[in-house]
Amino acid sequence: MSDNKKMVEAITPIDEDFAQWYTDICLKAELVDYSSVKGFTILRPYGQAIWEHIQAILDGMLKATGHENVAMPLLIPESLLQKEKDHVEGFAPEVAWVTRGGSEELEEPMCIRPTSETLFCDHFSRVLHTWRQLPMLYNQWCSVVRWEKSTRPFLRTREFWWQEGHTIHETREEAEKETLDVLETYARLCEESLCMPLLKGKKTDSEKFAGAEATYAIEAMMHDGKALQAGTTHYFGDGFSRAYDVTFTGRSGVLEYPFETSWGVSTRLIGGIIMTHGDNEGLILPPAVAPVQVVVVPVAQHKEGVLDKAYELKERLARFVRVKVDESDNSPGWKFSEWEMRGVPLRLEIGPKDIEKDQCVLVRRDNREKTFTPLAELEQTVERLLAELAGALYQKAAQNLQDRTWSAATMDEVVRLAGEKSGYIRAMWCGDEACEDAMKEKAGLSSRCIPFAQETLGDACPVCGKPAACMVVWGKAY
RNA sequence: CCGGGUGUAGCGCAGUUGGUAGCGCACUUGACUGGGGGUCAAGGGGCCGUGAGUUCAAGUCUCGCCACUCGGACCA
Repeated sequence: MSDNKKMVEAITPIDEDFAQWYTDICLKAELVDYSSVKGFTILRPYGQAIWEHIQAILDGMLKATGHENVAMPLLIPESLLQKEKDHVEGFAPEVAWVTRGGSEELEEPMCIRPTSETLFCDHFSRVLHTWRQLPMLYNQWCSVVRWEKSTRPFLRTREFWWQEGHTIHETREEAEKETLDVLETYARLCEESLCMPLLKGKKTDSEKFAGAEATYAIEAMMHDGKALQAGTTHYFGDGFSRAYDVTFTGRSGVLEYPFETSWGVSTRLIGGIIMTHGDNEGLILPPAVAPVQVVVVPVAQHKEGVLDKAYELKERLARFVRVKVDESDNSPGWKFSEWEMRGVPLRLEIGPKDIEKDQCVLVRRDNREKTFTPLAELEQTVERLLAELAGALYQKAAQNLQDRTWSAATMDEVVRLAGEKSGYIRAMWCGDEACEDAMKEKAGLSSRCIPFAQETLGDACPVCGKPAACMVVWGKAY
């Protein structure tokens, strides 16, 4: 069992050290590499491929709902950044600056975009003239830089890849609807394609995006009970429009300010996939975003006919799934472990014995269940097993979310639960920021969101005893 | 930013009172193998994170810096 060779490659057990387990997967599944600058990671081909599948799915959804892609500049002049007061205050502490071009000092420092609201507003102010141009539904795929103090692959890096949508609308109602519609799009992406169950809701004022009137979020539950903010959408009202002087002539001939939204999801989703589905063997990828959905492992591949058969099956499967034959010189056992670590959802084993019986072996990554499949039924079986695996991933994660959600009516209960358990604690809240701070101080919890699905757990805020305004889900977050 | 830990071959590590670097895996070549991380043989690979200092002599001692990592603070 545990000779040295195996230990060298082994991943830290998930229950022994979750953080280390996470880092091991990022590196050993070859998703990322570190660069020589703190917090700047390299997406290796396998990690990038996962991201590209996420991109393709979401990009399709956004285009189907009328959004158009654009590309904005990387640099923001200091004066432009500073026009919206809350926004600058929020982002100033973590922006990186460019002060020199070649050998010359710049007249005005430029920051590397931490997000692009200011650039979009500046652009909108020049191109928008009439209500007939509205809405403008823009999106861009890019990377941004935020000078974070502590960094971890995918979860918090100084540069990260994302999409940021920026839209302007004629009316308040339309913009508010957009904010909620996109949140729903994000939820579909996570639930349907990433098999990741979610909590949907509104952020409290203190957790709101800098400059927003309202922020909505999808919160995912990781295997260790911590929350991961998987995506956010923001409603800006006309605050940014006024700050950046974005105007249009309305239907009645009067100059008006458009209502604005922005929203984003990032490569952080990959961190979410790892921590939602992974196990001691490594990564488990949801089929929709797996770069390889079925890996064919030939057994006794040097024997007559084995490789030919492997490629024949590959050709059949390639019509509807991403499939790869591993004909490297490693032993079958080595290949099994390797592709399991990389999270390939389905493995197909084909050897002389199978060929004789006109069958193959299909093995699911999540439960290692073997299915001996007549080759005549290959396509249907693969399709069925992939669908079953996706369903099982979602179910397992949903169970974890349910098992790790508790309700509390008093502060004593909150503190006790926060000390004993790791997960979400549902409790009523009066709406006071002071009580939110107290939650942080006494129980180490932050508000994750005010869920859309509200329940009444009592009529008083457990912190101050004043009448409750809503139910909040509290937790520890990544 | 604060505190703990770590930087020696691609990875995991050893390196004594300071004396000029080693092991396992991986890699290359060949053979035998093959249904859960195979066997044998022969090879290649080092700015000891980085910069100063002490010393006849530094992987080893001192100081600074950088990076990784764990925890906290801060923060999308």
